[in-house]
Amino acid sequence: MQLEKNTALFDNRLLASLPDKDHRQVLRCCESVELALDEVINEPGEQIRYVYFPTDCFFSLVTPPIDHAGLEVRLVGSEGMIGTPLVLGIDVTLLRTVVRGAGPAWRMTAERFPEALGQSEALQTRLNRYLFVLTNQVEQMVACTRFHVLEARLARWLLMTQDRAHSDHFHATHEFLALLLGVRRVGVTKAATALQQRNLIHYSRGDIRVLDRAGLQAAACGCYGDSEAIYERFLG
Amino acid sequence: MQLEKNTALFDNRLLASLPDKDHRQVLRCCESVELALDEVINEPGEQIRYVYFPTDCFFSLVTPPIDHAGLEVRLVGSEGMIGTPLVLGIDVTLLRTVVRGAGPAWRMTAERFPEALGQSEALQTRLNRYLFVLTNQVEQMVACTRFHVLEARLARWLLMTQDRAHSDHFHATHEFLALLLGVRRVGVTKAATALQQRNLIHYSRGDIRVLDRAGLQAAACGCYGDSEAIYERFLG
DNA sequence: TCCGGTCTGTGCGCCATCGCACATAAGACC
DNA sequence: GGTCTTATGTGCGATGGCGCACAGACCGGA
Repeated sequence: MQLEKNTALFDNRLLASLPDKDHRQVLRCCESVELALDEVINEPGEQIRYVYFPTDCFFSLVTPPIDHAGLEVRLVGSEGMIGTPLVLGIDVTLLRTVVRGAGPAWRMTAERFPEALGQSEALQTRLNRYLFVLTNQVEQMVACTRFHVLEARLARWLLMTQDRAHSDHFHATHEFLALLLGVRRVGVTKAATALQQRNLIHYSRGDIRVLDRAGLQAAACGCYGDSEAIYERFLG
Repeated sequence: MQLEKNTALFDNRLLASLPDKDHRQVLRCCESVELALDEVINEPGEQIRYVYFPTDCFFSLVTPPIDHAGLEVRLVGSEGMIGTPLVLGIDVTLLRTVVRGAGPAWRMTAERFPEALGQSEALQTRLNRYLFVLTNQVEQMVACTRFHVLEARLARWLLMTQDRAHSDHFHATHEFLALLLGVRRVGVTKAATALQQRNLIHYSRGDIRVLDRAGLQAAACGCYGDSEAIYERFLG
C-alpha cells in the first residue's frame, strides 16, 4: 500500500526520537491520514480539531491578511507539528494552515491530545522544545523579511520546501509564491527568472525543480541554515 | 520609599490576576529589584539566570545581528515577563534583552522558577497563554515590518512604549530607534520630523514626549491595537 | 482545431528606503 | 566663553519593490 510505504519511509521527527514506549503510545492515539494539496486545515480564529504530525506532507502557515495581504510565517513538514497552540492548552489558532505538499500524516483529535501529552513526559519535553525553536525561527523571520532581498528569500524558500517535500520537485506558481512572500507576482517572476538563468532551478507553469542545490544555497540568505541550526541544536 | 510606592502603583499584569494564594506564593519566591536604563539582562546564547516580572520598567528584546543589523521583536513591560524560555523548560535565550525604561520589577532565580511553576497551576496556565500571545504578536510583526512604512511603524512603537512606560515621556535617540526598527538613522529623523510637525510628538536630544495620542494612533498602522487585542482576548 | 483560462514575461513611472557626505544645533566639560 | 561630543537635519543619486497594463505561452476541453 502506498500509504504504508510512505509512513514507513518518513517518520515524524518529533515523534521518532521518543522512547519506544512513548512513541508507540502516541501512535496508538493517532490515525493515519492522507492529505490533499491545497486542503485548508485551519482558518484564523477557528477552533483546532486535530493535531497533525506530518510524515511525508507539508504545510504553510500564513498570517491573516493585513491590509489585504498575508504572509507565510512557518513552513512545517515532518520535522514539526500542526496544532502547536494545544501544547499550551489553547484550542484556537490565529493562522491559516494549508497543505502545500500532499501526503501522509499522523492525526490525533484535539480532545485526545492533552491526555497523550499528560501520559508522556518525553513528548511534553520534546514539544516544549519545538515551541521554543519555532518562536525563535519566527523571530528570525522578522529580520529576514526586513533585510533580505526577494531573490535571496525565494532561494531560501525553495530550499526549505525541498527539504520538507523530500524531493527536488514540487508545485507552486509565481502567483502563489507572491502571496507567501508578501510581494507582487511580477517580483517573483523576476527573481525566479534570475535563478533559472543561472541554472539553479527549472520551472514551468507551477512545476518547480531544484537543479543545483549548492548554488541555491549560495543565492539564499544565511537565514537558511541558521534556522535549521537552531532546530538541530535543540531537537537534533 | 520610592520603590515600595512604585511596586504598589503598578503590579505585574501576569501575576495580578492570579488567585490570592498563588499570587502571594509567587511573590514569596521573588525579590524586588530596581533596574537601570540600558542595563543588559541577557545576551543571545547565554544562560538565563533570572526571570523578571516588570512592574514599572520595560525591556527591549532584539534579535542577534543578521548582516550587521538587529531588530526589536518584543517590547515587554508590566503586561509581560522576561525569561519566557524557562516556561518551556529551556534555560537559554537567543535574544538580547536590554532595559529601555528604568524602574522596579519582581525577580526570581532560574533555579527557583520551575518549582514556583509546579506549585501553581494558575501560574502555569497564565504563562502558557502569555507564550501563545507572544508568538502571535511576533508573527504579526513579520507582516507589520514587511508591509508598513516607517512612519507608521514609528508611531506604533511610540504608542507601545508609552503604554509600557506608563508615561507620555521617555527616552530614545533617533540612532537608537534606527537600530530597533532596522532602518537608517536618517530615516527615523525624517519620520519623527513628520510626526512632530503634525504636533503629535515633541522630541529633543532623545527626550520624547507624546502630545496627541489619538493623532498618533491615526498615524500608526493597525497593528497597534490588533496586538493589544490579542493580549486582551487571552489574558485580559 | 479552435477557444478560454492559467501561467509567465515585459515595460513604465513612482515611491520608500538606502548609502554616503556634510551641515547645524544643543548640551557638557574645562 | 571656547571646544568637544552627541544629536539632529539636509542633499543626492541609486535601488528594490510597487501598481498598472498588456503581451505571449502553454494547456485542457469543446
